[in-house]
Amino acid sequence: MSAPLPNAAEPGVPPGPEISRIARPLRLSEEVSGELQRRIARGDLKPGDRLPTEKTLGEVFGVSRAVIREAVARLKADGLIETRQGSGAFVVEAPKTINLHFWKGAGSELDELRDIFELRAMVEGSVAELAAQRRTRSDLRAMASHLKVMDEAIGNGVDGSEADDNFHIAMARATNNAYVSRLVEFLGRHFSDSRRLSWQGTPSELAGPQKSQSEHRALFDAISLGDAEAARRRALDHLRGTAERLGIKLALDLDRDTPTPLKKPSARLPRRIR
Amino acid sequence: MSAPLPNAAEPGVPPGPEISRIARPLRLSEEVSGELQRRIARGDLKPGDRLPTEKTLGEVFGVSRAVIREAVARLKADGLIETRQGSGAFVVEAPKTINLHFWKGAGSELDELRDIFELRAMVEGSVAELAAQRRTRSDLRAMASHLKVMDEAIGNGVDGSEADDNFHIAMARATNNAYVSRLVEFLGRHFSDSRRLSWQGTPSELAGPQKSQSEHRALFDAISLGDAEAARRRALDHLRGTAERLGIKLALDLDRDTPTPLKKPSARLPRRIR
DNA sequence: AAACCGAATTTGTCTGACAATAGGACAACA
DNA sequence: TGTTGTCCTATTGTCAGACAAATTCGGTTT
Repeated sequence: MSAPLPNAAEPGVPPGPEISRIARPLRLSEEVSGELQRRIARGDLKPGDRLPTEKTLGEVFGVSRAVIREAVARLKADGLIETRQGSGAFVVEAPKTINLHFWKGAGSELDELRDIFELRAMVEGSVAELAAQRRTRSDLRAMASHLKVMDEAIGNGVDGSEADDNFHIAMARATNNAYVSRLVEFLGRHFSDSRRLSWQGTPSELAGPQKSQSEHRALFDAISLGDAEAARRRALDHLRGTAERLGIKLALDLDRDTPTPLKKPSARLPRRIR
Repeated sequence: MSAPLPNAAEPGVPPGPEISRIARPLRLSEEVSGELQRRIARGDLKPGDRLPTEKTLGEVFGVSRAVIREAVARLKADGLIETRQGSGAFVVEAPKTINLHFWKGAGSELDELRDIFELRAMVEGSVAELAAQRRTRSDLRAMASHLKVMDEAIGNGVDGSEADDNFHIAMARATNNAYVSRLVEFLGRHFSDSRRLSWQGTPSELAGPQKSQSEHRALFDAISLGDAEAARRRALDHLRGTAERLGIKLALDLDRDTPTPLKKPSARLPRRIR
């Protein structure tokens, strides 16, 4: 341990309180916004309720109004409250924003990754389907260029994970749905590490990326042709391959769309409640 | 149109300046944060870059430092930048949060609703599938109770839209995936208005909710039995019905999973690029 | 009862100042 | 030479006080 402390500028760090990695004291505004958020979550402040005035809050917390305003700004950005000049600040009835934090949760990082991959698996097929229906020429151009970068990366044995990510984002953009696009962007970012891993190794070891790339190309062709159904199938193929390469076991049935109709595995035991 | 504005509680709405839906002048800090966000999105400010100092920004935009600080607080909350005391504010390399804002965008409210419904359609089937696999007894209890509330609402001809929403949220929770759960919660909230509409009318006119309710029950049964495939089908049935009742035309092919295998509509014209 | 007026309240913005931190320049020292 | 300690400056964090703009509410007038 003991990498150079990012904090240790002054020599007088007295009896070093066993530096816990990065234990900077929270900003005042962060403490305040955290406290308010907790009170809202706990139901202490219910939707529609008015918050105390900034002046009052300042006195209660023992900080200046500037700190309160910054905390309130944070909660506003999170969509938890809204303010009306001359009237006050109110807990919003139904938040108009969603804020997904990565690794802010309690679970392990691996669990988070699994959850995120699961969410991605949910949308990826439909994204491809919509992309096939709505892609513009410039969308196709973008996807093709990322594809090309990946080709070159494979040839040179360098990292093409970024282009990989970009390819999927470009596909999402082709859906012409801003929410989908933003979501996929977010999801993709958190695979960059895993992706980078699979892109490492000598060119001869790049079997993974090569397989992945052929899946990409099939997917691109389907989208390019505007064949929505094929695009969905190709996307699910790719997803299945990716999960395999990453060693993630998916609960979702990605084979549903392949020609295996009427599977109907009879009645499952209804006892499988964990 | 012209339902009573949710805002019109006060009688003294003066000579109503032809209220343009919601054209309040943006707060200064909102304009500033919007401009900065645009510059980041446009790549004018790249990840890792340092923003101009608050003082400079204040001079450039012609506002006080307080406004700048509020704008920066907003971007911090959105995860786009981070600040270091004594050093400056920096565009973050890979945001660990996503922030989906409803109706903060440019498009019309109807377009936004369509986009959101589309996203919901993407996940709903998979959500049901996962829920069927992972539901606990308490999950089932919750879903059943919301179902019951809706039954009573139909019987009494009152609004059951909230229970409707809660049912879907409870199902999402059963996936045991926090991201999915949060996302569905967000998506569901923005149908409350549309839902409320379909719940209005005399009991005899509640054909919509009644049909919806029977779909709910089928969905619940499948999840309760743990039949993932059936749950998915039921969810898609319900989704199709909802889209119909709402008058939304979906581009996604929700019929894919019903027993109509090998549809393969031959080659589509690849010219359908808008 | 309805419409108008005005004071009080509350958030939005401005100004100026100081504290805390970061980073570089520079001299002192081994 | 290379390292260390110190100072200075730039920048964000916090404080305090003031005014502007919007809302709310009571009272007054019509």
